[in-house]
Amino acid sequence: MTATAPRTPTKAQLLELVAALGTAQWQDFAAAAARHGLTSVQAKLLSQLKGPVPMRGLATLLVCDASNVTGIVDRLEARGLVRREPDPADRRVKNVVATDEGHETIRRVRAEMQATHSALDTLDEEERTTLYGLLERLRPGLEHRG
Amino acid sequence: MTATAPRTPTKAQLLELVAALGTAQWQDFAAAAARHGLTSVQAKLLSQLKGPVPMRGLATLLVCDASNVTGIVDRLEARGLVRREPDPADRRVKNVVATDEGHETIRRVRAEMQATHSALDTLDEEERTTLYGLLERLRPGLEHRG
DNA sequence: TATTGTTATACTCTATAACTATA
DNA sequence: TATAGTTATAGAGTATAACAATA
Repeated sequence: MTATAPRTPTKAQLLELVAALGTAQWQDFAAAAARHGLTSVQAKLLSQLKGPVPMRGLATLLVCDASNVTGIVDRLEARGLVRREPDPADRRVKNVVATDEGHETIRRVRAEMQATHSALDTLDEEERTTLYGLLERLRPGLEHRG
Repeated sequence: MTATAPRTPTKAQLLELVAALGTAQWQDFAAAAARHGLTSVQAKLLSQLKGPVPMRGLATLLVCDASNVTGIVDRLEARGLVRREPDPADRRVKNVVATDEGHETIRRVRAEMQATHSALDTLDEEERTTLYGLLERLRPGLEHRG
């Protein structure tokens, strides 16, 4: 048995590796956010704002109680990174939108995830394509709310 | 161009996918921990205790200030999941070890990461081997402290 | 009645700074 | 003097419960 024939990992081994990389990736994101004075949750909220999203929708996306979103958006709004807008169709709803500065800030956070970037840079184009395909297969199962 | 020829993803696409799965995996871990009355950080600390680890070492592993570890270990110890032991060689050091109940609890948390398990179950043996190999390549870069 | 967003409360995590006991 | 662990403090995230405005 030479080094060129990788053995099948056990489920436990694969789970541990996935967990370790998930954690490392999350810490990399948190560190990049911190350099911009953002907590990881604030940055995560900002990264969800490709368009207007109701407060309640943000709670669902962040997997937390709706009452928490008030404070998180308050702090982002005080810094001028997001805005609350009334919903034209339902006066109970407030839609949150990122300001230009908000979009620019989260763009920089993503660009500064050094550990994640340098890790992906170790793969060649074919490996990246393979990895992307496999991760896309995992996505539906992993994001399903059980 | 048919469906059988995957195109090369951009770096941004791959980064977004990795970030989304990292987050989903972390939320799955947090949800499993919560079912056992543990916060995600408490569970993460517990998962590091394969052997005795000094308080200071836990701070490094959790990427947080040493002062935080006191409270986290306090709460785990109050529940009987970990113990503090004096270090034979250095009387300043306290080593933290998981109790039998602590080991059993973190084992169950891992087993109950339903979203992660069901995601990995969608891959066949060959795909899992390929994924494992690629993720092992990513590990050094991702866990490097920049 | 049900839903949206908010407030009040209590607990946990977090970094900073200062302390103690060892080395 | 340097290091390990702790304490005190303040800011932020978290769930629960209750509330006003709107549907």
